[in-house]
Amino acid sequence: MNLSEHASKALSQALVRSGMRSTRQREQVFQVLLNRRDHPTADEVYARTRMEMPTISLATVYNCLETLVECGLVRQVNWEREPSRYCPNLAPHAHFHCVETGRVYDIDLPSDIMKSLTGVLPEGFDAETVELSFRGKGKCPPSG
Amino acid sequence: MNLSEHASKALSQALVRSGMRSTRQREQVFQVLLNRRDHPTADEVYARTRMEMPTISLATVYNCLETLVECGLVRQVNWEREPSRYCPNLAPHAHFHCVETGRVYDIDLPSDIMKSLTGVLPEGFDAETVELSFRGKGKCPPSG
DNA sequence: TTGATTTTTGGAATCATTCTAAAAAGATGG
DNA sequence: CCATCTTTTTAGAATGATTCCAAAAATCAA
Repeated sequence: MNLSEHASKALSQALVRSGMRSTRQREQVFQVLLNRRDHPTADEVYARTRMEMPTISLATVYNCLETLVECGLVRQVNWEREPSRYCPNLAPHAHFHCVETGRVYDIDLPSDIMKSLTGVLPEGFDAETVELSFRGKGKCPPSG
Repeated sequence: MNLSEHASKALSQALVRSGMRSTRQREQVFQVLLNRRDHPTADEVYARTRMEMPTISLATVYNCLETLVECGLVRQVNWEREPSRYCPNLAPHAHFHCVETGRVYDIDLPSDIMKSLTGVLPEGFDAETVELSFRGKGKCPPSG
């Protein structure tokens, strides 16, 4: 499965906008993230990317992920001291970490909630980003 | 400056409740956290603790911090991939990370906001903990 | 005090991530 | 297409916060 016309354009545009080049590796890594939106770690992305591109190196996967985050196409999700996870969902959303399965779910954040969140900041604090994450028992542990 | 009567009681009670022992090291580390509520890292706690107890080891500081977190007296605050920070403020609150100074501020969270937060979770998700953090330019960078 | 259990300790080990420096690939201007 | 300049990739080494280890010390209960 290849990057859709649309995703491919979005990628090269975002790269060029940030003064970076479009490469096979970056396309492939982006593709992997779009294929399965299950918040993989860098290691998992590495494994999946190698299926299509067996010679890619782990360092490159880290580089590509960093690049994608920098040019705004991907969000890096950190939780406790666990390895970073990567998520191509750019809509404002929170994350739910299931303590039983380790799975991470995207939780939609209505814009009125977003507003009330930044409202808690006292005078003089100017938030660029807001991170909201939950930890607990999620949906149905056994299945997908 | 010694642990106040009250704090000392709270500590040993919390420890006993969790089946753990009260030790000089644990008291001292707790004390350090209470003295300056500026969200120190383990290294910083180590440095401060050694001023009163020069022979304590870094491993012990990590152990003590973990113990304090486990028995519910201290909150471990993680942000991006930076070293963990420790905070003895148990009231529900968010954290603001200043990108300019690296300083971390506690932000009070009104209970109605807390409620609306857990309200965003779909059926079947049961949150044990909620983490909210902001990143941006905070108050007056030079002083305080 | 005695013995059982927990804690402390210094140093080694772990492990995600970053760095390094050389090779490869992509862009640019003729 | 060629020469050149810049960016990217790559393998492996280095980093750094944290955890693990096994022995010594401290605490607890009887």
